[in-house]
Amino acid sequence: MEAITDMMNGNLKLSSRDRAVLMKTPFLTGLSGSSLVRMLSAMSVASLPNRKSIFREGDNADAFYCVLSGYVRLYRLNREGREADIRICAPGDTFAECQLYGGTKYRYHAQTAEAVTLAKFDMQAVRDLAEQEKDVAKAVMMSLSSHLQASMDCIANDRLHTAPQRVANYILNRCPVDGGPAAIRLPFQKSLLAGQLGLAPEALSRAFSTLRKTGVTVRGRVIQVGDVGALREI
Amino acid sequence: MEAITDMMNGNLKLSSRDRAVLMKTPFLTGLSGSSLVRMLSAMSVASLPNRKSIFREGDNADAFYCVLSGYVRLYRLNREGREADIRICAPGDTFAECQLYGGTKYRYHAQTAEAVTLAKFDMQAVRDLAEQEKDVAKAVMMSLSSHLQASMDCIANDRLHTAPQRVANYILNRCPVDGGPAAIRLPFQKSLLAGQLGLAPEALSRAFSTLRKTGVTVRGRVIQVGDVGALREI
DNA sequence: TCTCAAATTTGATCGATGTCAAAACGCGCT
DNA sequence: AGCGCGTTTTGACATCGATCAAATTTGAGA
Repeated sequence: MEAITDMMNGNLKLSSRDRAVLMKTPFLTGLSGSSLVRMLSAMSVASLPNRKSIFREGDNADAFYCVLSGYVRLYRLNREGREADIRICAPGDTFAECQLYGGTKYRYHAQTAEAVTLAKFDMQAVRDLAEQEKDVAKAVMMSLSSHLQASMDCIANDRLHTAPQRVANYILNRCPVDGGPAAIRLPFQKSLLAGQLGLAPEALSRAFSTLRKTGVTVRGRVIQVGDVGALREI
Repeated sequence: MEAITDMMNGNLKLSSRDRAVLMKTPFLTGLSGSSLVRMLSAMSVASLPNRKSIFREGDNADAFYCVLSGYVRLYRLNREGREADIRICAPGDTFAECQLYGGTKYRYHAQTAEAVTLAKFDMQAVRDLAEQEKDVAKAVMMSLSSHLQASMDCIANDRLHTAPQRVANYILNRCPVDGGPAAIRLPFQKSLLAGQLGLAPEALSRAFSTLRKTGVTVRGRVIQVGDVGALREI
């Protein structure tokens, strides 16, 4: 374990907070010591400012990533240049691991949505490692499974629910589960939340004001819920 | 290999066409002989009529499936009982493998959308097998990757494109790739296609008639495209 | 070929959300 | 505490797609 800490310190730029996030990411928590060492040696760390491209659709997929701090937006463009978010990645999330076994080009754009610290994993190295080490293969399978389930949830959510319902779901998913009052703080800008929910920022704003009749109060990034139970009925 | 054929014949009800589909599914093509034998012994075959439930959201996820013939619909319900399709599974497709490493309950309903033949794989047996055999783990990773990519495509498609554009995409994805005229035959009912594209049947019908100005003619299940290149411009 | 139920199309209407513009607000900075 | 910019909200409007109902077509089976 000393070796691991040393190695990570060798990778400069890694704050203790970032290190904690890295070690808690589902991708690494299940690994044995030797797999972990080899994963870390296939990894480098980078810090990027806001609004910086990480990769573009069509680029060669030679790395996948774990967000250590900040948020990353995965999105695609239509012909007229309008953007649609596919996923918002939070600290601890990995993205683009689907390219390990899914084609050689990225299929979407990735861009920072804040100042971001990233762990970057060499795709070929991890691919080789997954062939050798069962725990690495298992980490890949678990990660892919949960992303697939989240994506299917997203499709169903988009197709079944209106804007206020999606917002209510979002709030409920990060509320203590009882039925009483609660408050949460958004982890990022509302425009980013709008994209995550597949809405224009104006539509998110209107959804919040619709939810006022259900006892939801919004001030800046703070959302107060009068009655969590009532919100479930929306 | 004789052993494999014998085993499959032992599983009654497996037509030679179904057997060919089964052996060509990405999940099985990459397997070594011994892994293949063990996969097949974790498998059984079932035939179901149209509109039959395969499993329901919330059921214990103790099997995943490969479609051998017919089509299967994965969908979820909202509170009022409206259905939204998440995925349409064609012959050769596997579904619910994301439950191998993703929770113990199914997250959506699965229903036949035609008379269907299914290969049913015992979840725990395959889970154990994936832990032991690298080629099985790899098959799982490849399958999950491609489903994840398809789901992300679906999200982007829903959020970026109008109904006629989605239909044009669908047609283009199964046209010979040159720029001239082409014809395809839909493999299933239009109402199923509508669900796959996230549309009401009426909206699909109107999308087809919008595409008439772009040289698309629809008669029953046959779709004629005057100019594949022109369709790309939609 | 004929029949009939099921699937699809068409028409009319409505509600939800995107778009553009302008006003209001929140937040970091000094 | 006040300033100023970027974000969010509000308003007006246009568009898309859902819904309901009715007409039409399709295709499987007699």
